[in-house]
Amino acid sequence: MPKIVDKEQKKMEILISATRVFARMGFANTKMIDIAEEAKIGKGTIYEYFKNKDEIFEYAFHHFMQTMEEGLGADLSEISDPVQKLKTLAYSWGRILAEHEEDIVQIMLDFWAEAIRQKDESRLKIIDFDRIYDEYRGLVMTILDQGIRQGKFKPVNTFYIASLIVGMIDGVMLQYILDKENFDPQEALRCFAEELIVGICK
Amino acid sequence: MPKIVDKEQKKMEILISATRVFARMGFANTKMIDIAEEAKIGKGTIYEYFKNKDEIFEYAFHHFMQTMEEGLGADLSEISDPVQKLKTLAYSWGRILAEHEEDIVQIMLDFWAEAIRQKDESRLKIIDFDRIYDEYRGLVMTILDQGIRQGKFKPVNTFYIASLIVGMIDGVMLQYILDKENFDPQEALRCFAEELIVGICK
Amino acid sequence: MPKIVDKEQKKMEILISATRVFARMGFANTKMIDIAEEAKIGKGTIYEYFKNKDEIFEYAFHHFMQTMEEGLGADLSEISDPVQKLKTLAYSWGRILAEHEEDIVQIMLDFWAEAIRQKDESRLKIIDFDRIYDEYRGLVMTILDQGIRQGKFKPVNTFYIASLIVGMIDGVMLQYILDKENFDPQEALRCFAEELIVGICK
Amino acid sequence: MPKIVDKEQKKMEILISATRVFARMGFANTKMIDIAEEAKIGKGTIYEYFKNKDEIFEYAFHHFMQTMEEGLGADLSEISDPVQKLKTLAYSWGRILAEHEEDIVQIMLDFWAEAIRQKDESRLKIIDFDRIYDEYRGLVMTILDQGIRQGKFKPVNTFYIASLIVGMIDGVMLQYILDKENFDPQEALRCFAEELIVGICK
DNA sequence: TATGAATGAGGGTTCATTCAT
DNA sequence: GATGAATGAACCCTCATTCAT
Repeated sequence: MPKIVDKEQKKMEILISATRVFARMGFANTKMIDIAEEAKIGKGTIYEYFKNKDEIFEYAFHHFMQTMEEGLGADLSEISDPVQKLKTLAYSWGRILAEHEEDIVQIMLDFWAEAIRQKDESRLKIIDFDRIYDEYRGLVMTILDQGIRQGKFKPVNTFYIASLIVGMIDGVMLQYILDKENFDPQEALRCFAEELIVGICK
Repeated sequence: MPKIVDKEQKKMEILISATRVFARMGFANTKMIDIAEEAKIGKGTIYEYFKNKDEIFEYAFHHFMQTMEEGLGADLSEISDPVQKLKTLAYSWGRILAEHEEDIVQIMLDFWAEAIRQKDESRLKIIDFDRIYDEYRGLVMTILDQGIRQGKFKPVNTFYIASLIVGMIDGVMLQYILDKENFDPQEALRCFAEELIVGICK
Repeated sequence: MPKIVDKEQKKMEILISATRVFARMGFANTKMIDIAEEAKIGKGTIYEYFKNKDEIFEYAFHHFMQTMEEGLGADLSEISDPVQKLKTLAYSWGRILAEHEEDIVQIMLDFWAEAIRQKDESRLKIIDFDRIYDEYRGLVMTILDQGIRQGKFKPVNTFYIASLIVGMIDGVMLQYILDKENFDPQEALRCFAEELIVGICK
Repeated sequence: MPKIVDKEQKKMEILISATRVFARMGFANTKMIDIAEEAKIGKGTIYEYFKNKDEIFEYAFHHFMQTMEEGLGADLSEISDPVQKLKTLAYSWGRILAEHEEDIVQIMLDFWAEAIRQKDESRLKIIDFDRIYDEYRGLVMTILDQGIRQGKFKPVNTFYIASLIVGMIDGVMLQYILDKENFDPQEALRCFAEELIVGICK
């Protein structure tokens, strides 16, 4: 009988290792041998679990997205007040950022960069950011629309206010990634929830 | 010394060509031959003007930053009212985004991605985003502080509100890059200027 | 000793499977996993019966040759008339070609190709075509010499006429392999027996 | 100004070197570095002239075929008598075999082997032996038909007699390749021309 | 005995860089 | 100065073989 291995678990282990290396070096600069060494396996073993380097990237992206969405969904599902929901969105995102190993967060940029590259190429669209952004903006828009109907928000252009909010969250992530020492994303997002939503003008 | 002028001009031509290609393919996927073809010169000629591929990237980055800063600085220098200044910041950024060939805008992500990569490596820090973000946040903070002193803004945490505003601008850029058809960055930034600054809550 | 019989039988099963795959893909393109799957066993199991891939090839060749020789020998042993013997040689070969699963026939080319490769290398001569051709030509020469002595053939150069006949049979195989739809090797060899041979008879 | 090189000539030089190595080691066993060393160039230089290894093989094949056809065509074009034409075909082939560096001849088997492999695969059919055999058989058939009409040949089945003749030539090549020391292909083909042909003549 | 997970040497290919012209 | 032919280090991926179970 051959060695019995939980292939799914090992695949996930490799994925985690790969994600760490992608985060450290960037996808394009990551060599298969780096991933292998990080996962403490042989170079060839990776190919027992993934078709090629691109597939690892694909899986890494989907795994990352799923983690984010699960985290957000759980936090938001139990709240009904739109204002509170908007605040919670910000707090949750901050919490996820803080909790998750920094590695996973850093990889986000490579996803962005890769998504852009794929826009003009004929390559399979692994990363469909059009859809993802639509989804996220839609989530925020729903909250805003609901709040407007309930008379809790002003009758703003919800699409673009939503895009500003989503953009702000991304922008905060960027600054956190690039300047970890001096930047606390949770505090930034708290400021958004407590100060910006109500307006900074007197 | 007309020779030197010519040299500088040709160097700039190559830089522009390279930037276009970086924007189209991403830095890692750009080959020297691509740049040479875009610039309609021989492959070897590039090395008469740049030490290597990395140096082209470095120059491209600095050129990009300079262009942005010049554009912003000119717009802001003549305004004294803090509220107006903040609005102008948003409008200016939107205008720059709209004016500059999309190519130059797309390259931003590669700068971000590269900046991250350089954080953990011993490579020379070509792209010092710590400083850049500090500068931009500082710019916004100054406006906010001034506004607070003049009683026009609430006494918010200016560092983090500034980071939120800077982040929002970056985030809007991202969405524009990734979904050009359905997303108008100028309209988004107008919403920021007219609706978010005063607060969306009634 | 039933154990040994079982081992031998399984080895033969693997050999047959391997031969089928060699025929389908060519030796160089055949992977051990292909053989394992064809034989419906595990990849590692092959190594319980064969030292390595080369050894499988070696056995496949010898098994193939033995099959051919046995088929020919049986057909020829009972005939005494040289003319009839020559005709039978052709008919038998045609029959063997037709009977044996095409797979086994196709592999012949790989044997040839491999034999050539081994000529200049220091590798062990698994496939000694010098000897094999000598044997086959010898077989035909014996028939021709006998026929000449009996006055049934013209006094031709038996060595080269034999080589022509052996070559013709090989050449017919080639055409059959490469163009199965439009080429009937049995008909071709019948033509040899009935039409071409009469030319060398007095 | 860059180094001026006759690209066509250099491509041919590489082709010749590659052909020599293919002949020595077989296509599958030939490494790009082997070709490079044989041609006394760097490994990467090969890719300036050929897309990949397969393309070298393709060119090698076509070059070989062209050489053969040119040689044959020139010899046959001036002869009108069918019997003489058939004899000349044999003599010419023998001469070409003898003249051409053995390397080029040896590669033939790899072409055959590769042609077979390509039959069942979806790979582009570089080597269309169906057509090639049809052409060669057609050439011989034309001669035979003409001879029959002129009353110089018996009314044989020209398709299969042609295939026997073509096969014989191939078979002679094989024996020559595999047993150069003891086998003279020109003598064998002379025997065909002087002794075997008379059998099909009235 | 049978297995298939693991391995790493090896090969095809790419591409930044050099340098002779 | 300008060029592009030449180069080889480097990288992705394959697959024969091993070995723990």
